[in-house]
Amino acid sequence: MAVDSFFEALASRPRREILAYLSAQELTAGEIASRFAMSAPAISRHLSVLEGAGLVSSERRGQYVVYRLNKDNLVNTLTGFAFEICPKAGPLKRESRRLARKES
Amino acid sequence: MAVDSFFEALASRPRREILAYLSAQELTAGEIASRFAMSAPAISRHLSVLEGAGLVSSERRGQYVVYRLNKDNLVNTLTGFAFEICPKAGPLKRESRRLARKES
DNA sequence: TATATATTTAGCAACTTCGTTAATTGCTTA
DNA sequence: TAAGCAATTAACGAAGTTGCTAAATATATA
Repeated sequence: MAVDSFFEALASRPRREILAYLSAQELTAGEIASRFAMSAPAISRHLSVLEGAGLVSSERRGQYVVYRLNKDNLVNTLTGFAFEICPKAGPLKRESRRLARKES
Repeated sequence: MAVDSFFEALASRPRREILAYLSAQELTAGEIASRFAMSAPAISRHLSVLEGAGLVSSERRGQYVVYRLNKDNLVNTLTGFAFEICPKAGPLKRESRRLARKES
């Protein structure tokens, strides 16, 4: 299920930090790795987990691979989950209803 | 960090299903366990993970222990995270801003 | 072609999680 | 007190995750 890999991907501090970096701008794998005290192979694996969950996309550009955040998928999955758990109350209420209408 | 245990707790399908059950009503540990094809001790451990993350609260009532969902904490943490990653766009924008104002 | 840089894949050890059964603790009631 | 039900803790093995280094793959450039 999509929501499984989604929450699995978010259950890691370095992966959430990668998302935070990518929220500001696209970055190459190397640029991301340079921001962590961790080997490039370890970062590469985190990136593939994030990509498998649909949270980021990658594109090869010459000898570099550029990663970018999939904001829509992140926000929609998060909102859908919140709606499933809290259908009738809480701050997400209005936005969730709007989203549900849009998708039906 | 709180967000660590929060996402760790959500990274489990049975735990997310427990939250879904509790979104409708309070339930005792035994009532929750009876809804799963899993031993009571396993459910008990899942419940303690959820409680450690602040997602549910428990109260002993006679020989039973009743669990209930902490909706506010769930929605606020989810919204806070979405706001951190997607500060300027997406369907959560308006609600997130509202929440940020309210908490400052 | 040969060399250098960027990235990913492979193989490995340490650690954590998950579910099981058995034992323990907490509460109620005869 | 003793018996019974509810729930948790303990102890265990199976399986997965995480990080490392070394090796392989891609692309650019002399």
